[in-house]
Amino acid sequence: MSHGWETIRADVLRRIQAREWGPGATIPTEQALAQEFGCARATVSRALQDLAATGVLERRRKAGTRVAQSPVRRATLDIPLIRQEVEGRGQSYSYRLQRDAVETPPIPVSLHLRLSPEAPLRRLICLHFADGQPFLYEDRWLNPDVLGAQRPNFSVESANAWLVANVPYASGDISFSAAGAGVAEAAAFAVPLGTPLFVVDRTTWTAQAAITRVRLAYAPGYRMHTTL
Amino acid sequence: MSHGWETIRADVLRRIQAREWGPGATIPTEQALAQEFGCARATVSRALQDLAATGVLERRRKAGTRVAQSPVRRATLDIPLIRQEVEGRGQSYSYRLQRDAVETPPIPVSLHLRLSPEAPLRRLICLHFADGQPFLYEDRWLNPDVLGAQRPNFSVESANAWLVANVPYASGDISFSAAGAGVAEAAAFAVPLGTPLFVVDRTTWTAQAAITRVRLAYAPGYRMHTTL
DNA sequence: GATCGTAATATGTCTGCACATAATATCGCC
DNA sequence: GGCGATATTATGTGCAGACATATTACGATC
Repeated sequence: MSHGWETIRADVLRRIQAREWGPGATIPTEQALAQEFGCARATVSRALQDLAATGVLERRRKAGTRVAQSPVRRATLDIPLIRQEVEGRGQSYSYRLQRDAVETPPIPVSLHLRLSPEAPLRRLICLHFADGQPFLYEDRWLNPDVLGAQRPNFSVESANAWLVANVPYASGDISFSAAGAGVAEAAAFAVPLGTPLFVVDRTTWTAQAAITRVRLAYAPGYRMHTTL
Repeated sequence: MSHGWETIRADVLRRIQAREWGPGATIPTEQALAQEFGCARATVSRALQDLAATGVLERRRKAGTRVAQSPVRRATLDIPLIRQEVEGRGQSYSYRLQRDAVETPPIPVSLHLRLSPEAPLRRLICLHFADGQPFLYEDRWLNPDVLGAQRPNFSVESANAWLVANVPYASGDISFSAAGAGVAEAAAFAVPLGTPLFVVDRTTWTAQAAITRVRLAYAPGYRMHTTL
């Protein structure tokens, strides 16, 4: 009966699923549950906090704990390094830098990075391969300030790998979408123009400044997968 | 200095990002950190567990706590009901059932649901609208067993809404990909065949049996977004 | 030298208590 | 009745101590 907060979590979840406590209903206080389960309040609290973290419960001081009205499911995605993703499938990884220049980015890029529109950025375009087949087309804008005095060789080490190893970051955003292959991507993957590609756009900042904005176009057929 | 486990979490994270503790390094024990921060071990434990949950640290009994070798970023995304997603953007939601039949599913669907290939399933195809514009094309296979004696009217209430309200589920998986619009989707969205669409495939089970497999094709230009 | 059993150890969890904090409920006042 | 100060209350966080559990490290034995 009382071995572990996970037991309590399971039992609470069971009651919710059994509609014993319907959506929006306020469940008993930690005190009451602790008494019922014959354990300390902290143990109940642990269980309820876990359920709140997964979106099943909503908790507010004084108001109590309620079953979430709208069962918003929360999925967690792991975003590994490309190298790891490829090698994790048992394929060999390789990488080729296709372009490395300093350019003035398009306005939307400057805006999203919150930088002056005239500020030139380092632009890196590269291809990642899995077993020699093109796997990912990467188009990156990099704030040259973050490089500092260092001069990493991006023809050997991918910018992403260098960044995660050298630039701690504070925040970022990601978006996922579908887009048709552009000229460069179509050429890289050897597919017709407009072929649907899975695209990830990622932007990261330190506490002070923008670091990078990158667009990752995956080879046709790529699927990102996770469990609930 | 010592107000809250979040302070400790922040400080530990800072040291990791400052390479004070490099990737793979073992950090001091909870005891030691508790002494350093002048707090109880439980408080340090709370902070470290949180960092472990986000993938920054790896913890093993006796072995201690180490900085994760591979900075796998973990993003959590909320998967709301379609209605909420649409209304959350300040648009009006509507819904139309396009097809409701009992059919024998293609082999891959049966396999993935772990059902017999001959077992007929309920097939529901419907469209979700935002401000009258087609927003999402839904193609669903539903295990008729989960309906039980109930006869929900899927022309009024979407299958998804009915399911979350009536069928507690235990597990599931989701995948995201890009695909070209098929005939039906192209017609629904009034776009050319092959237009890139963002596609979500979701499968859910109870502890006992498969519930449903659904393919959601979003209108062109859709982006799924989250922060890191 | 290899192997197995045992001791040491870091984290995992629980208890019981205390105080902090936020939000609600209530009461007194006008 | 309306309104604002105050009391109440449920969760949030913290502390000190205890035992459980999983691993590692070590040492004895063959």
